[in-house]
Amino acid sequence: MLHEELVANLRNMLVEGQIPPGARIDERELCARFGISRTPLREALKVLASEGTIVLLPHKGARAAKLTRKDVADLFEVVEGLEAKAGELACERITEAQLAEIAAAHHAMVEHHKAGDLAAYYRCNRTIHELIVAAADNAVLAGLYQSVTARIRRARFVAPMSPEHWALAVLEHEAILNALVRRDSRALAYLLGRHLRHKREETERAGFAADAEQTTRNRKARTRAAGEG
Amino acid sequence: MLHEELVANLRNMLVEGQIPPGARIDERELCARFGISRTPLREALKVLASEGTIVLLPHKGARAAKLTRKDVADLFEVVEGLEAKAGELACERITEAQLAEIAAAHHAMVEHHKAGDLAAYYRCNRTIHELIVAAADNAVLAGLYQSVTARIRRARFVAPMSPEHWALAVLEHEAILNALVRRDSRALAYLLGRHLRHKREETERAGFAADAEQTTRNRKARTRAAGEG
DNA sequence: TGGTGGAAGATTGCATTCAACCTTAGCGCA
DNA sequence: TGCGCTAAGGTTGAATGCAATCTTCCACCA
Repeated sequence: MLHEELVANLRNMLVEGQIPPGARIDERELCARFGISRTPLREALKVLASEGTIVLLPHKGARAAKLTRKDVADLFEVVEGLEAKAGELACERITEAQLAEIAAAHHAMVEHHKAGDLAAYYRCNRTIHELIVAAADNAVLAGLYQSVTARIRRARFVAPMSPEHWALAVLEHEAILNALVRRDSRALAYLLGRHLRHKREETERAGFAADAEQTTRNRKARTRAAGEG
Repeated sequence: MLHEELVANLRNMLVEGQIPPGARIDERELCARFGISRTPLREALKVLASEGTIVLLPHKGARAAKLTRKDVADLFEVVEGLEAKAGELACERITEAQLAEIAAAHHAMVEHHKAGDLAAYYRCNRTIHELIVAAADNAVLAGLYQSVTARIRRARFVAPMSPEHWALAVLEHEAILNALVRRDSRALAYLLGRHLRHKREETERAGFAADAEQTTRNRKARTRAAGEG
């Protein structure tokens, strides 16, 4: 009970950037913050390490994983594969109620685009993708999707977008919804893939992922300067 | 150092069936077997639980996950998605050396088929699939593939095959190798998917996965009768 | 005789403790 | 003055101990 919650909390801190990529993870401090001892904390760290969210250097402690460009590229490719399969299965299994829910989220998202509210747009956007995965009715797929997307959530849902790309993304979502309504799994898989590749190009341009060396240097500088997160 | 090894050992025991599905996991016994204390063992169990290999009931201990038909279906679908993406990427990135390696494994596999050596056939078969994934040059994909396929390894590589299906599987592999040589990613993804669906039908027929209730009853009976694994 | 309540035993989850290793500051020497 | 070595401090990894919970068995009662 406490355990899943602890893992979820830590993962959240990492995803939200409260613990920046590459930063050292102080067991003592986290124990104090959560009011627990090192044993359950370390169990949680092991789980996060197995997910790739953090890295464990033997006898040297844990660090928040810093994603290289290659890591980000790999993750995006995996998400592509998972979304393609999810879309395919969703076309076979989606219910009218689920479809209505997705359509509602889509229209809300379009409104947020019109209003220029990027944060709200991203929220709806993420909801749509997650609803499609949920419609696939595959627990394993959903679990992996959560785990993998968490690692690039900041890249996907925090990076700014140019007006042109934002508009394009909305159009793509229009087509995605359309394919889903038609239960056209081939088209849906293709559209989801293209949509994600565009997103990836966008984040590449935004320079979200940095080289390993660079990140390390930045981290050291930041740690000395700020002292805390 | 000890840790990854411990997780790998436990996972192996679970995959190999030394700890049968649904069986209770005795921490004490495992501690004695590995010559370690409960702390590192429990860390390893938490990791395996996060992978879905075992399930942790709070205050009731760990059990080896028992796969329902739905679980197996879900896992096969995910593997399909991962292999499709792996095949696609492999077509873009595979080197001549890697291709030669796969071709060699393929021809060895064909020989094992001719000789009727199912175990050796399965070894080559698995190698080929793993080499394709490796050729995709995507660490995240490879890691997930390992993790997911481990959970259905027994279903995939232990179940018997009828001569007809065995021959069909070989033909499918012939086509897969061909598509890879041609770098035809579309065809490769399709062929890999069909190949896996056939394999899944085979395991379904073999009745590899059981219903949850049934498995529980079997386990209890077995536990009382045998006393040990 | 069947069912319920409770107590003893066993097991889990967590805290604490101990040993091994890494880091780093200070000293000596070239 | 700069480099290397050593020792002290701190941190990690693992073992042990303790409280809380679950299971099981037996006595008691309807």
